[in-house]
Amino acid sequence: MRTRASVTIRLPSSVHRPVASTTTPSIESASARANHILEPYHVLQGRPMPSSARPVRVRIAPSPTGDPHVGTAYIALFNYVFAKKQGGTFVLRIEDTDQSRARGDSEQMIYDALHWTGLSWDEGPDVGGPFGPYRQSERAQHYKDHVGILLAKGEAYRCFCTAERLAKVRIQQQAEKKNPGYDRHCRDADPAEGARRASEGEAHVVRMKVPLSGDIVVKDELRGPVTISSEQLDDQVLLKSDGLPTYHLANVVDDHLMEITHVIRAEEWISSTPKHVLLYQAFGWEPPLFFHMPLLRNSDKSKISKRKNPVSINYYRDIGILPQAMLNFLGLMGWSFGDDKEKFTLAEMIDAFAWEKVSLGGPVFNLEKLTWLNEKYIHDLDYSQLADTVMGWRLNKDYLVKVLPLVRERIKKLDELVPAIEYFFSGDLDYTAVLADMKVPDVAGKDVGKALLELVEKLEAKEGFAAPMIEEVSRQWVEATGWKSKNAFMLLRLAVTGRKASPPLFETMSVLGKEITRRRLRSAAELLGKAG
RNA sequence: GGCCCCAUCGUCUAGCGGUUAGGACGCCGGCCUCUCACGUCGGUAACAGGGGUUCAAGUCCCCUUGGGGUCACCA
Repeated sequence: MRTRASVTIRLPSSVHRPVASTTTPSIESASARANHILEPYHVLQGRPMPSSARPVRVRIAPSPTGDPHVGTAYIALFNYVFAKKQGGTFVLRIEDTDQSRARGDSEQMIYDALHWTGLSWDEGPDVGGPFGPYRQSERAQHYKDHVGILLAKGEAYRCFCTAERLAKVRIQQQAEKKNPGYDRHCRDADPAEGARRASEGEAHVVRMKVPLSGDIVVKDELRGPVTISSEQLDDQVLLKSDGLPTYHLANVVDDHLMEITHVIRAEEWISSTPKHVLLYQAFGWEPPLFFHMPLLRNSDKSKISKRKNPVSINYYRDIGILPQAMLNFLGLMGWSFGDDKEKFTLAEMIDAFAWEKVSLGGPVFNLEKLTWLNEKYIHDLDYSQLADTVMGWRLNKDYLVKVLPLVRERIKKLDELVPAIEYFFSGDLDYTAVLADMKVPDVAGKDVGKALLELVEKLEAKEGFAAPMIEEVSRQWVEATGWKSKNAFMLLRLAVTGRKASPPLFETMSVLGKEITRRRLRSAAELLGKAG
């Protein structure tokens, strides 16, 4: 069982699923042996200690580039549950190596959103731990050192190709209908020469030297072996010209250094896993076990996306989904409890968890079923608990203090308050009464809808959701549309409040929050698009 | 398009060679009831197609079809 098999053992897939169970580490490490390259790269030299002795460590590695994603919570749940089941450790690592896409408010939102779901992590940037730092931007030296190792071993090389040259190559390849990919122009250049140019400060990247031929076999614990020809891979960039690593390098180096034993991530990563396996090979490290969960889907089965589905965890929080319901629902996606049980707690899920119960078809994220589950959880609460829950949500002083400045001048008696602020507590609005007014003179509804969507995109690109920012973006948008601002802002007012009269628009949007506002704008856009 | 993954009701799923193919959401209807909702009872609805293997296939194999993912100095 400890033999370093140099031939891939192909088992019928039916035998793989049992192997993938919440098995003992020794069996798992046996299946890890299947992760290797065939001729001529099958020589598995000097693997470190067998993983049977290694305690289970898993991680979630979100990138702080936007709003906290429901897919992050989904994958976090499975990592968490597996870790708890195994008595292992759950690590949160922030993958912020893309300085151009980084968003300042995003990291904190990830913490907040994950905490809201009820999931917690044992190690992470905010809580520390023995394998820190847990923020990749603070680990640059690790990556540089490891790239140095690869360079020295001849497993990587410096590439001085310009973006322009790369673009030209790409166009050429398209014209010849060849697979796009780096043409390996710098691959066989003299390394010493490369080192010299680099030391003179010449901009360059470091690329992985992918074997020119042979198959790479990746063992996915949920599917069995996946074979990919190395001809499908190009010489992936490992270190960008800004000195920071790409995902591929960073994730391999960090998973190794952080002693991650099981990589549980989304299916979209399957096709780049061969690169990762190659990197483990190049370093002489034992790879972790890979589990690729199916992707959450829109109702049209495409990968879940914000254009077609609310995708921010904060949206679900703001419309009053209970965190227990959210977790329970995510647990129903691609996994089943057994015994027809659909409502279960986190603790019950941990207890019942097994990889065999994962189904591989991509589950459609169905808001109706989530809502049904949520109803069940609400009904479970006694009145005191429900009161607390509702107050913890939006029926509280903090929120009221934000709403009141917008309505105080508009009420004469207290009994007018609740009717006046109803839409500050609603999710979706009913536009039937105002639909006739939701239009811009001489502009087709379809085009009005499109313009609205453009505004949503512009708002999404910004950090935070403060009124001045909204006003600035909205005014620029109005100008771009060429519409009369009177018409444009009435349109927004109707979309956001469902009423022709409301407090100042931008403040209202800000108080409502980004998620509810975005949703209403999108709903209105869709409605107008349909109306033609 | 190349490569890879996937495939049971509209949706989430159970099924791991022999089942009247089960449950749940949604939808429809009955009951409960001052209304509505809840609850409850019932109904609607699926093995993508074609070849094999087998006494026997939703279950195993192959092909087709369909869907998805991926092909960046993004993760």
